[in-house]
Amino acid sequence: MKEKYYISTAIAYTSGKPHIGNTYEIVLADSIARYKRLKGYDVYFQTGTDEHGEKIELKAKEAGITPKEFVDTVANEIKSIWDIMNTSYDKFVRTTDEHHEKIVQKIFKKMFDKGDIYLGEYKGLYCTPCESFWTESQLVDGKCPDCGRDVELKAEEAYFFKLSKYQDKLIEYIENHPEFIEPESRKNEMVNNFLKPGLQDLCVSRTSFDWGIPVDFDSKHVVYVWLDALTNYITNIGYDPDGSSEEFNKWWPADLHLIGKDIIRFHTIYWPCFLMSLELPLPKQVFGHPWLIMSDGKMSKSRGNVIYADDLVNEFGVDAVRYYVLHEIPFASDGVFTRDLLIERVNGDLVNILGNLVNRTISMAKKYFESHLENKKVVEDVDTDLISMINTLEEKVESRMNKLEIGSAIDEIFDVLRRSNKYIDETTPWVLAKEEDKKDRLETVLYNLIEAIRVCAVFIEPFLPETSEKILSQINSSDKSFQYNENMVYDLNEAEILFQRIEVEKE
RNA sequence: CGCGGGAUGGAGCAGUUCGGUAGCUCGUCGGGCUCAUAACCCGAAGGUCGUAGGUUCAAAUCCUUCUCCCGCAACCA
Repeated sequence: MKEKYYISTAIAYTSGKPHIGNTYEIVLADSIARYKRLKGYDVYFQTGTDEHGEKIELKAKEAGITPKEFVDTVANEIKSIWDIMNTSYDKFVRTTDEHHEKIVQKIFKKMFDKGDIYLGEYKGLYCTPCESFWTESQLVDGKCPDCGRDVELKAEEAYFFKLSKYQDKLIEYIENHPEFIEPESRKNEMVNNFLKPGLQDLCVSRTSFDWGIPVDFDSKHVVYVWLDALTNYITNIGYDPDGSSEEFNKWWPADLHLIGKDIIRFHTIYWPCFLMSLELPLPKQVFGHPWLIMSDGKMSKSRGNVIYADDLVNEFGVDAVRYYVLHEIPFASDGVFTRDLLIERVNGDLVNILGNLVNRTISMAKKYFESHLENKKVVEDVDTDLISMINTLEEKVESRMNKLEIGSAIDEIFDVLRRSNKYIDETTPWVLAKEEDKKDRLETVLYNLIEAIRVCAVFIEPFLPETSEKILSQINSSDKSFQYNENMVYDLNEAEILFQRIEVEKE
């Protein structure tokens, strides 16, 4: 029986086309999902779109179309980018799906019946021209940050969720599960800024706009976006307040919610409290990943520094873009995107280290052995180090992946590739080729190299799926084992360029 | 005194848990090789590990001061 692994991304807000920074998350999740599958887990990988809310209602109005038309377009756009990035999600959910809406209404009712949701009054600072509530900290010089006009205290009828009821239980849970919130500094932020000072009850309905799931027993209210959005993690795997499916019991709790650092609060405070109210177990881990930013700061349309994934893929290829985001973004701090750095990584790593190694090795095999290789086992001391690096790769990658250190996991693979290039210099196949009695030694050397390449191709699959497939096809192998295999017989295919060097004009 | 993270050769980072000759990738310079995509391999230069003090035989690592950078500080998502 395979062990299950449920991983999710946050659902993307359908307010516009996602840029490369937004696209990082799905690629990161995909690499983890693929890795878990590679290691034999039964994986369920869910992503999708969050489609309700006031902002979308406004955007649709501006565009002169209905909110539904608006989100249909954007959701398609997002899905197509996820597909361009070659991501292997099992399900793409939408919060406008009928089933989701129905279950959210039931959840709201269940919480209400239980007394965890009550009708109250929302008091806030309101800017009438902008029709928006603001918090104290959002104000600029005590005025509306959008229009600069005065704000007034205003009250509105609203339903509230009793966050305070679950506060102590949540603190206890977080203390007993140190791995629940990653990175740890984020955990501290949540505990110190929100939990310790005491949680305020959360407003979970709105009456000021219509684009949302209606509260079925009080139709002037729509369900607050976060109660709607967060529950996607359970509504789409068969949760039902009246009795959940077998499927739900299999997958829940999720093993990992992968989210951006900006929405950690919603996932580590609101979401656990909602789950406690529903008497469901909490997800095992929430990882708030850093962002991919530009050298002049966060990517945004107003700054005019936005770069889109599809444009990059068209220019550099999908695996080059995947490699860049997975390798360059650190575990806990933001990664910077620059075109120069992308080119440097492609040329320096993918072309020089990986592509060239595969190419030169297959070329030699063809030249010296007409592409047929067997292990002649004429072993020399230099082989030991290479082979032991191949054989320890699995545990090194495993340890990095368990800590979600994706960039370092990739580095472990590239260390073996670098070692292989060095091995070629140490063994000098072109010298061996000149002496007839070294023929078997030469074949052993090339055999070892192909095995190194094979194992690296197996481990690189979660990160560079297309490249992995190309390499395995070039070496004509379907062996996916993680260790050096001494009994293979290779009939290699033609060497083809894996990554084209990107020529840069020098000034 | 709101809470938290960080400051390491030209660039980007690791090392700090449990003190013991400062490491990696890129860049620069020199050399080697020719199987390969001007690639690959070797070597060198370059750091008083933000500041000031303390503990110690010994501090990037422990303690204290200060400076600077960043994140968070709730109902927009």
